[in-house]
Amino acid sequence: MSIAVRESCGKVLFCARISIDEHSLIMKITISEVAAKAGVSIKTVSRVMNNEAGVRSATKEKVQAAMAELNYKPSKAARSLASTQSFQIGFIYDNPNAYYVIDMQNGILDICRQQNYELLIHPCDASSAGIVEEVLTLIKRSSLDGLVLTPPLSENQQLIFELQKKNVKFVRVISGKGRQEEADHCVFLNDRAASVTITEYLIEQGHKDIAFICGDGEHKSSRERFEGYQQALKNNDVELTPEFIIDGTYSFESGVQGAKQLLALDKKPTAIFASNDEIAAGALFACRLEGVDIPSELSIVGFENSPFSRQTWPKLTTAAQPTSDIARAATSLLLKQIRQQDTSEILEFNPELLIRESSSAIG
Amino acid sequence: MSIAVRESCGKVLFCARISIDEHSLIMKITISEVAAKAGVSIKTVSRVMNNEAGVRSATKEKVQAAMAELNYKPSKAARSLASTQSFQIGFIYDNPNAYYVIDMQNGILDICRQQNYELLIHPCDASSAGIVEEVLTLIKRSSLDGLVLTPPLSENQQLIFELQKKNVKFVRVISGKGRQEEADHCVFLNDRAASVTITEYLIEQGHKDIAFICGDGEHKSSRERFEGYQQALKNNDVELTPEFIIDGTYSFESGVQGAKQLLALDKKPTAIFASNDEIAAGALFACRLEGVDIPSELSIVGFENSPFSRQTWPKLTTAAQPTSDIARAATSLLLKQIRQQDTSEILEFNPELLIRESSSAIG
DNA sequence: GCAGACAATGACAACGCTGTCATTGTTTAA
DNA sequence: TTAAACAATGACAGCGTTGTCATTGTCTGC
Repeated sequence: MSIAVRESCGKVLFCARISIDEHSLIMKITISEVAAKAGVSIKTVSRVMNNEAGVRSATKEKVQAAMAELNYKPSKAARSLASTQSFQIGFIYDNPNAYYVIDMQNGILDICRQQNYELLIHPCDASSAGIVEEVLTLIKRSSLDGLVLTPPLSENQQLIFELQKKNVKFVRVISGKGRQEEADHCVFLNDRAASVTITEYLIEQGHKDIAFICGDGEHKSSRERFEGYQQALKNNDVELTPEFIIDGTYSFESGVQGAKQLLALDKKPTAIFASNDEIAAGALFACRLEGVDIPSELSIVGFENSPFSRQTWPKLTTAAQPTSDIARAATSLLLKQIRQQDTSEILEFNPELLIRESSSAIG
Repeated sequence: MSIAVRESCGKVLFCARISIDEHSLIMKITISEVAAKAGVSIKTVSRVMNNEAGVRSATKEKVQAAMAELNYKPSKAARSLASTQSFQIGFIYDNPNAYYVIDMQNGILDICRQQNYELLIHPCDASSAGIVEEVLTLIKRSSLDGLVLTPPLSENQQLIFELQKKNVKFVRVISGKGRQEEADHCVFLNDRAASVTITEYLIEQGHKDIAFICGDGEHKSSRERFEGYQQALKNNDVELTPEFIIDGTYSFESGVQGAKQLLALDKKPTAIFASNDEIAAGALFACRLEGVDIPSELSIVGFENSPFSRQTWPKLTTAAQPTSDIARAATSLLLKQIRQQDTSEILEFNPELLIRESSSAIG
């Protein structure tokens, strides 16, 4: 997280440091001053600003030079009053993981700043009955130009349906493999592939008795991760033991319970693959209570690379999602869509395996 | 954290559920329609909206009724274009603790929504050389009406000086005891008092050899917490042992190092007071490495009540700050100031002691 | 060289509100 | 009862852009 913030700051600072002459720092420059300087009408400046067609390139350059020289910044208020756009997008989320939210937010802010958009933050309760209405009202009230949606909101079919019906622009960050027909609206997280990688890593370390603690069943990521696990076992001819599959939620408590259940089995697993780091931390906790040494007696791996995965003992082996990059990609995609630009490229992100101390070769 | 989010959501939902007739949900209501309905001029509606003096109360009520009936929401763009305000405040922060940031943000958003203001989020690097210029540029660029500042930014004297010079409204969240002359601009966190409470709790448990691991020296909170510790020792005639005071930063790593240093002493402490939960978690980690049992051999207490303080083993005794409430109070204060309302009340918050499993009576 | 077609540019109203100042209504004091 | 003083309200321009449509400039093909 800390790194992401600094990164984002770096950019801002950089902007702030570009030499700005005193005049433009104090005065508010309007479009007509730019027009005067460039020797054109304000409408032409407006055209250049909005990248409209039908401006001679020589004129365009003159205007851009004038803009740069005066350090002109268009007034958002005037723009949105005069046009149908608000130059504001929304980030609606329901996620208890503050680090995830902050990383997303920083990534989104990055792109918004670059492209002179504003961000409206709206935490909500995705499981509430009125959630669809809530979001629609929000869009109207604040006249948002678009929406960034993360799980579980991005998986709410009714919401997606209503948004499309009302012709609201949005991007969804979702678990799954890229599909061409969704390319305009989605950024894909290939949790499944990462899950295969993690499981195969454990198999390579000699583990055959690998348990799996599931996350929330409603979350698609949870299903994807489970399927990746299954697939890896199959690919490597390792038999799946039904008792090793534990239901759960994405919580510490769930990890504690799941691990206890597994440790009570006659035939115990030699490794536990937890659907996220919180579960893994819970499992670690349970093992400590029961006096099971990690990783010599049992390997535990997580998923997500939460900051606290480095603060457990031992440090968790896990998979890292490039959250800020995902946010940046999603936001860029959304803004392209708002501007009606072409967006047929499929954006897919693969989490990366981070091997730390909670896992080892089977002894 | 989770609770705070839900709380905030609860409110939003409540708003969204107020029955809204179809018409006003689809159409954009303007001030002139309200004026027509109330039988007054648009200027009078504007006066009511802005709570200006000189409107007969009967008229005011008529207008308010019309507003409510039409579910009128003023256009922010038009308002800020016509007036000198932007109806937007900024939250500028540099804090690696995502949970703290999210809690603050949620509290600020709460009040902003209530009072129809917008929030601009700006993460930054407080230690950068150009930070003051960066903030000033930001204010101008986005024409912000005010600023919410948290440590360490709220402690940057040069920044405060420049803001006052340029007559920018702001509130600071700072560690310390309420002082009347700063009442207009500050919300105080009485870290010192909380620190006294924690230390006295340890003393009551029979501890006399209490070590202290400091946080970042530049942070006022760190000094306040240390002073509270010293004061409690003094109040209770417990002698301060210089070797028990360890320099540090607000980090896990710092806790690991600090605890190692303490455990290497000939005369070891029986309790460690860590300046925050991260340090405490690090200390816990180090003790485990060295085979020291917590709390039977050594008590460890933290500060801040981070979510992971409940996920360590054993769970950390700590002090909880009501972060969202602080944010709400700060934002309300800021908005009052922006509206030139009277604000002479001193706002002071006392963290609360949470006794969990990492501390016990001396055995 | 010139009508016709099209590309580039500009004039001007409009967006929804607030600030200023003029107008109307109401009270006060003699 | 009436002028003066003041409270309440309204008319209208203007905030900095964009949309519409008119105008000007430039290039075809004959």
